[in-house]
Amino acid sequence: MQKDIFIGEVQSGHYDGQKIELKGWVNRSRGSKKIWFIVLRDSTGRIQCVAKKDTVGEDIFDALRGALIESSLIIRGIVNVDERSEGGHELVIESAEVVGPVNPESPFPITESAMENADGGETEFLLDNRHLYLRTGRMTQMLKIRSSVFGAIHSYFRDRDFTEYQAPCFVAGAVEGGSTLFEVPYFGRKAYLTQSWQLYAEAAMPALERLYTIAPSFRAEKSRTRRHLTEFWHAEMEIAWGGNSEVMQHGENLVRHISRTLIDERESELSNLGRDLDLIARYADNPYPRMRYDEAIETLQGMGVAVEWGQDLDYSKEKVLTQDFEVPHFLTHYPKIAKPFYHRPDPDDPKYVLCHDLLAPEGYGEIIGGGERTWSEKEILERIDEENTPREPYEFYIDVRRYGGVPHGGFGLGVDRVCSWLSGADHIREVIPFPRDSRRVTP
RNA sequence: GCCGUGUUAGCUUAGCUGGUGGAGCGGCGGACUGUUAAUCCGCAGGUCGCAGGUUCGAACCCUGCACACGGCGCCA
Repeated sequence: MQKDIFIGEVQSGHYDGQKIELKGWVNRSRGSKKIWFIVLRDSTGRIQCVAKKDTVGEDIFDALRGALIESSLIIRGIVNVDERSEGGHELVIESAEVVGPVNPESPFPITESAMENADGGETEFLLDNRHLYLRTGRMTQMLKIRSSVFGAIHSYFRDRDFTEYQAPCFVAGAVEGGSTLFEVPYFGRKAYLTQSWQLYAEAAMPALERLYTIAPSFRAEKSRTRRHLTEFWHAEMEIAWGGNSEVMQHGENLVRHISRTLIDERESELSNLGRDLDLIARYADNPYPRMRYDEAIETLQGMGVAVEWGQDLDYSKEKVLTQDFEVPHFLTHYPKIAKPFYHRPDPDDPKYVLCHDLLAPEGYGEIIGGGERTWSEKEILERIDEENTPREPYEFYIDVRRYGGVPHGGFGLGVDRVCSWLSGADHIREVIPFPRDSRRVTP
């Protein structure tokens, strides 16, 4: 079996007046004893199909009447241009067969009412039925947007001669705090699921010089927010001979490239989701301002927010800070005490590290964290000891610096967060097919 | 880990100060129609999250438990 014709092409007018065969699923149906309408859907759209009892005969007519929502069908007929039909085209059925019927005793459980409710968030029911929810219009659109975001990341890096490079998922040490590691049994020892590609990327940096990945990262955070998953997709890059500002420029260019790609490839999906395309164009066309941490603290203090120098900026403060931002903003030069050991202290003022976070507007928060790495053996040992981090799991990381260390840096971008922000989703779960959080690993 | 809200039919929900649980969608049957979230009539479908308690009487009040959702911290 083979499928040659897709509904989207029919609705574009490529088959007007022709006899064709469509394969798809019943989205909705209605009618009487003499005429029956089936709205057929496939991955590219929907089209109304009309069956008249006199034309198709009793057997086919009854079979179509019994095809409940989400039954799969093969339908043959003539394409008619008809304004009464959604999309301007319809198929006048000549023959049809039900391939995968749906049992009336267990009809498709996702109803209009359940879907309406999902517009404002995700119910337990829809999460439990995720395997079926995926085929609804909203999820299908989200998945297509997601695909374009992934494609845009690959094309950005590949067009600039970055090499895609893979790191292991089983690791021995933490990148961020150890409390958020997933521990897994490993032949009588303990291993952990990786939180980031970064440390292994730094090992390959002297070989490849410009490298990137898109891979899952795992963090055992019990976060219950619209921005967190325990398994999320992480786009990371690392460059040799690059400092904080070069890395930051790549981050800005990448996010702008993703925004532009969505406008080019997913205009209708974004519109259907109610997203304002002018907003996405603004994110694509304008530069992203940089602001030093100290400036941010002063701004916040000026707004009457209780915040002290040296604190990391939590989400509530990010939100206040970004509420008037029209485009993403970089925050740079955080205090050393607020960041992990691998961030390089600023030679001009070692109280600070050469780092940056990119904060998305509209309350979506941090989408990129990156910066320059501590690259000399002496400095990395000092920083590790300063933080009372054990050296053993990082031996390879330190060793890399003993052989021709060079200035380098990189960033990690939360791909799901970017999808969530650019699609205007209410929750990060909406943009990933099977979301994982602290309470859910099924379906 | 902390704070908040909730759990009523397959789904979405109404249910006032305690007095025999209603509706819409979906399903089934029928009527009608070039319908389009079709419409109209009818039928089936509920130990009101679980366990105790108060009461003549509990979906409703009390206690405990379970689960879910939202938010905070942490971060991408």
